[in-house]
Amino acid sequence: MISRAMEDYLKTIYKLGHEGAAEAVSTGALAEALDVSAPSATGMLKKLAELHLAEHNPRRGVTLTPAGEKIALEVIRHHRLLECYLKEALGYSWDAVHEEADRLEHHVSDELESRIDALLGYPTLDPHGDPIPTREGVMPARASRPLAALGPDEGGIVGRVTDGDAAKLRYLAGMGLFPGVTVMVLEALPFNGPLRVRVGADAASSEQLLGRELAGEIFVRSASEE
Amino acid sequence: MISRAMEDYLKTIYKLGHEGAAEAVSTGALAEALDVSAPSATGMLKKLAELHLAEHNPRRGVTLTPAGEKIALEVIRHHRLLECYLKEALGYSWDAVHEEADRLEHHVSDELESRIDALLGYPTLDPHGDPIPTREGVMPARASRPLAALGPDEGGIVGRVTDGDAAKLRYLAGMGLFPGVTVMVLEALPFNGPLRVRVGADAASSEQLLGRELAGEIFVRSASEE
DNA sequence: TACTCTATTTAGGTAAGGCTAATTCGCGAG
DNA sequence: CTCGCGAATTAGCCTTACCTAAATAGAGTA
Repeated sequence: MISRAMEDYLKTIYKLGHEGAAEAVSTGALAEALDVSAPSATGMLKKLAELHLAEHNPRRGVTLTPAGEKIALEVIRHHRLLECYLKEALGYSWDAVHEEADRLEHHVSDELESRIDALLGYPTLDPHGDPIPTREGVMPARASRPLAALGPDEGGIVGRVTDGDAAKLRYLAGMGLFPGVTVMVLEALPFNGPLRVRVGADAASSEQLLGRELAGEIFVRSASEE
Repeated sequence: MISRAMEDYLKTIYKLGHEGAAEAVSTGALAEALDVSAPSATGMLKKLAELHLAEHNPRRGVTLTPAGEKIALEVIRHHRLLECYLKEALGYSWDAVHEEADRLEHHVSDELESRIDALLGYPTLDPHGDPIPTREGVMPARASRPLAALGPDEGGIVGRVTDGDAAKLRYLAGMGLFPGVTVMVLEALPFNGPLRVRVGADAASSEQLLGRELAGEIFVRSASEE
């Protein structure tokens, strides 16, 4: 049986494995992300490996097997559908859906998933702009780059913002930065310096100053892709 | 901290304590209801007693303290609000809401509870006809008697049906027995024999035969109370 | 008054999932 | 080629919540 803890590990391995260029996920990064000690992570990795849900090369890192990835995507699908649902049907704000969904995602039956999915009209993006995996376990691809990687005069549409910290999300929302908004880099100071960006396209646009680190968590797709 | 298991014990102690005439709940009945062994129940009762959530008189039974009852009622409130919500907002049928709610009830935040409550218009009865405890932890009183206890020519409105077994609920629904329906006992055979009852008040009423045991799980309030 | 029956509790054990402390491995620097 | 350092693993424990088998107590019967 797949426990709640296992689901969390699988989900996190998937996420970490897809955000950097790195092949495998290190035990340390995983432990850090899950807020457990490194030995706890090692222990769970062994279990996941025994169940053929992950491949663990000691001191080298983990990768998910197809079976493990399937489960990870199911959990992520639940999470993102719940985020949509909480926002659309229950009036949650953009920045409050994450923690609620984190608790509920492990307890959603197939039946409930179907009903929510249908009621929302089969959405493909969650409120943060992240794609929702399909019921069959396929994660839709989305070409996007972190805002931090753009140069002057480059820009596009804010696709997704790495979620998890409500205060951070509120701060960004306060300066007009949320999914769907047009942004354009005006100036990017060197040595990982801050960015000056124009937020919004029309008369209501404003100029904002953004640290490089925070800008790395905002993903932008080119406007032509819209 | 209150674990999920503790919540389940408290909820079940509350329910068992309020369905018979008995004061305290026996370890055996509790273990049976929770589908655990008697020693497991004993162990948990000790823990609950240490936390001052229950009073455990060894070999005599348990009762909840006010603190324990408060938690039990919170869990029951979550359960019943969820049942309402699943039926009203997500189109679940009357007999399918119970198990879904059983899993979700432990993971509902105050925030979510409030929103669901408001969206439903602050309901006071769940789809089975059970009263929903208030946010303050008060269970609304409802004068009702088991159908099995009525004599010939007695009757009333079906208030609630002990939930838990979907097949049973469907069976009853099939003969027209669900909350809000008028019933009248035509004949009650002695020695715990079956009841002949008239289901429904108008031209569409029908006569049904009902075992005494099953009739004990159907609660009826007098029509005048409506 | 003593016996027996059954419910309950005690004793002792397992599996998950976490922790700290100690060990080991692999890699880069000298 | 060896050393040292940091990341990862092993060793050893804890807590929660369950289990089975054995002991016990309370209630009714002889």
